[in-house]
Amino acid sequence: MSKPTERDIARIRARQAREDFNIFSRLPAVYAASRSQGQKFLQHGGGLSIVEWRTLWDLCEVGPMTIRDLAAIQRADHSLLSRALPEMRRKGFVTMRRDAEDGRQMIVEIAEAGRAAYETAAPVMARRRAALRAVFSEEEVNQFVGYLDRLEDFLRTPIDEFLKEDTAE
Amino acid sequence: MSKPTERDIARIRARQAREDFNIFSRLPAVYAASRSQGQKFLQHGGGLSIVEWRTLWDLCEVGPMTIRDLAAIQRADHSLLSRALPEMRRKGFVTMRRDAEDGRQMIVEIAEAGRAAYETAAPVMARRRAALRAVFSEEEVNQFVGYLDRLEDFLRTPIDEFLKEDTAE
DNA sequence: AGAAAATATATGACTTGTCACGAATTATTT
DNA sequence: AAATAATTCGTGACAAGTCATATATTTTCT
Repeated sequence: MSKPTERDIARIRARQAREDFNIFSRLPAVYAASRSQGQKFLQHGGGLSIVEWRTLWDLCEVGPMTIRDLAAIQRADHSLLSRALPEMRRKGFVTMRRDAEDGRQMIVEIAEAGRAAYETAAPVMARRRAALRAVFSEEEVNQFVGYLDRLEDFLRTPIDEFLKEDTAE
Repeated sequence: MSKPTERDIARIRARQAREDFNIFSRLPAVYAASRSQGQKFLQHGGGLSIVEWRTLWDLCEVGPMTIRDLAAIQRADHSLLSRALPEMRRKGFVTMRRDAEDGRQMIVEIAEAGRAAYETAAPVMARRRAALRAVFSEEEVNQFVGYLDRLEDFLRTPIDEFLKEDTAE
């Protein structure tokens, strides 16, 4: 009975219900849903990709910056930007120039087509944030973000610390 | 001044701080960190991939089931499993057979090598969950999951509902 | 000044996830 | 019984991430 050969629907349901409380297993689904919804909104706002949107938004809000800066703001790996930017330049969304003072850095700046694309997408994305605010109060967002902070902190702890201890389960 | 040509570090910092409270922008990073940590744990537990681990775990806990069932438990698209399973069969982790009663379905069952791989990985992964419990109390996990539920609900709402309303920002 | 270390970017290889569509099978309707 | 609809799975095409490593440049140390 601990190893039935037939599909057991009750057990499947039970497993599903239990996994609802497994944070590790919830995260991918929530993130995927967020990405998917974001892409749909962007589709209605001119067809930018998520990376493009985030980058144009950052550049419009704060002005020119390096690839590293963009990655830091977006909490993403720099390679993601490094790969996306040449195509954005080709589209006329941004300009890129090597920093005169520090030859390692690349300074990215918004260009005309980029500002236009941003202005098309921005109102739609503002709607999205407004819709979220209708669901979560400011206080709740703060609490939620507090949990995310703590979780991220946990997730970035080197794993040796957990594996060394002698207490399991 | 609203469009400086030089990199403005104070503004970059400010933007970063503001984005800390943007749930949409936090999610990818938190998820990426979780995936990355999970992969590292699995590396110490025999080298399974995340999809492999989830699948073996589910199959060991509930017995044989269809691809659809696995996708539902994992809250993932069926295509992800559909693609991963043939390789798992090749490794001797699972067996697959077409359901005799419903010829559309594929019944997946744990196999010997799969159980062995599971048993190697399981203690390490149990450590991980234990470590998380040291950081979040049961009550907190429930609250956190509550937020995730509400967020996921929001994220799966058809976007027309948000775009039709006349109130922006 | 020269050597060593650190930092910024680019790039290859990989994983996890989506969506859309076609083919096969089963269920429902007329 | 035939036609229509729904479901399951497979697969192609893509997006968004990661990590590791190489290269160029700057910084720091001796």
